[in-house]
Amino acid sequence: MSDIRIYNTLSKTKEPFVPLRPPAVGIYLCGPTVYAEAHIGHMVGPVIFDTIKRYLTYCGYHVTWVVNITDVDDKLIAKSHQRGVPMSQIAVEMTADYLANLKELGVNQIDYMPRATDHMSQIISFIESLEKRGYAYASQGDVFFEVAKDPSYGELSNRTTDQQQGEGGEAAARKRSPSDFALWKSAKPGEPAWDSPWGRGRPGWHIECSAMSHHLLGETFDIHGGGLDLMFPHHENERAQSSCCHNAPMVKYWMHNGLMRAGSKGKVGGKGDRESSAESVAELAESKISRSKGGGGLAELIRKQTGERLRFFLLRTHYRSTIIFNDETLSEAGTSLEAFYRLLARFQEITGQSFYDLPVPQTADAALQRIQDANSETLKPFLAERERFLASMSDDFNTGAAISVLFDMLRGLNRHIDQHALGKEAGPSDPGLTTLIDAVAILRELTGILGLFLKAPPQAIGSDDAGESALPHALMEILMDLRKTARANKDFATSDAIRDRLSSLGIALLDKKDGTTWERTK
RNA sequence: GGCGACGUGGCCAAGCGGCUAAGGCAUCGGAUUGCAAAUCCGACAUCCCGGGUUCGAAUCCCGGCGUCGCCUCCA
Repeated sequence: MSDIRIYNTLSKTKEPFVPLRPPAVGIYLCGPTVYAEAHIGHMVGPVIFDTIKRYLTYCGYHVTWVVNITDVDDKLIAKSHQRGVPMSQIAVEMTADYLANLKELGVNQIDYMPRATDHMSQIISFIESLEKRGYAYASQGDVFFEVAKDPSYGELSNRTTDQQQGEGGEAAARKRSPSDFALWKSAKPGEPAWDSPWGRGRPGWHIECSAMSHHLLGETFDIHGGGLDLMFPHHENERAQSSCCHNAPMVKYWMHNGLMRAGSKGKVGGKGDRESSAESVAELAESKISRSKGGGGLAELIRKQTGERLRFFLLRTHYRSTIIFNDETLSEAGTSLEAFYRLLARFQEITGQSFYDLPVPQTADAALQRIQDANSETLKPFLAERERFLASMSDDFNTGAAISVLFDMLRGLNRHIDQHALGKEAGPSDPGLTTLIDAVAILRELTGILGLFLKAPPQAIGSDDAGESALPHALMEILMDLRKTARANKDFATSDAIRDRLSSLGIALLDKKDGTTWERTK
């Protein structure tokens, strides 16, 4: 279980995962600057790292996962002036939005979410330390990091300083070199500011991550993650600040997730964007266009799709790949999820036990104990699938490959139920039943690693819809009774009419061996 | 212009030099069903193009074409 390999952006290769201080593992993920509502693209990192933490924990590691909240920044200040409300109020609102979205997507593994404004003293002393060591210089109230002093600058993003334009504008005049970047910015009138040795001001963009990761995870920690777009300048600058301040590497493994893209995949021959793609998803607020318009929409998307659907959608693709986001790929993810919900309902029908009440093994060791007690012969195919799943996860957290194994298990379980004709009347002595229960326990174990099916979805498939008032149920009983009589009399015209008319109301009737059930389809 | 990623069946997507190129969606057969739905069985790609390396390449190298990203707002 320990042969995990991770793709390290710094070395551009997959490396064996060997933590610095096992079993402890420290992970820092760059969180949002809370100046606007989150969009679906912001969830890629949190979902994959939530899954990574679950898997590392499963493998026996003790993970500390930090996601920062940057709540002081130029964009926040601009927004504050624009709306005429304090910056802190915007930050509080947008942080709440972010947290609510994380919760919906099942991201609940985060240990610390430090805010930049709560760590001013750490930030200031970090800058002081850099200044003392000769890596930073003050200039008219600002403090800059002197890039030329760091020989390894540019190694992460693979670029040389002379390629860079540097931040232009009025700050350029106070810098020794265009590629130097601000650690501290002096306050202009009307801007939020904190006292510092250099006068009142606020931190530059990158320093909060260096200061807070140091504060919570130490000088060198295991994994630093973020979107590919943060590699430069953000991560390059963080790395420079931290390694120069501590004279030690900041991070052992740099991980960068791919970005999300609207529309369809580009195709040879130039017919990349099919008519429907680009526009139909513009409203979904993951493109730059809609972002600049300030269109939120993740909360609404969650309402339409459910958080689990989105989580599954994100996990279908390997984290380093570009995720193609459009109506089609999204609904496709939903369609395939339904098959799992049906299987889980089937399981409950047969065993009388809810899948969601089954224990989720927190570690591989705990799971193995259970498996050793089970009948290994009939369980063999499922155990082989379990191995394939874990091998995929260990290979740079290949959730896409792992999910494909889940589909194989899905088919295997349905086949098993069909072949053994397992139904409500299956007795506890039925040999097929014990295998089913053991195999489903494995499914529980594996889906738990991905953070899927942890609790029953809001609208459970099946007729026992929680929260449904009594009257619709009673009415449905009447209709189904009438239809039952019609079918018994071979009056299929009537029975089909009932089904068709209900169908147009969004209610599906499903005839099964031991009776008819109904469910809402929209 | 500089740096980088990618191009696998109708769509999405694994694959990281060697079993019959995973899996999902869609489609088409079959089983089941009064008919459907669900479920199961089966069918469906030689991997953008052209060279090269190799006994052997979707996988490595070179050259095209195409798509996308970064180059101080970006997850």
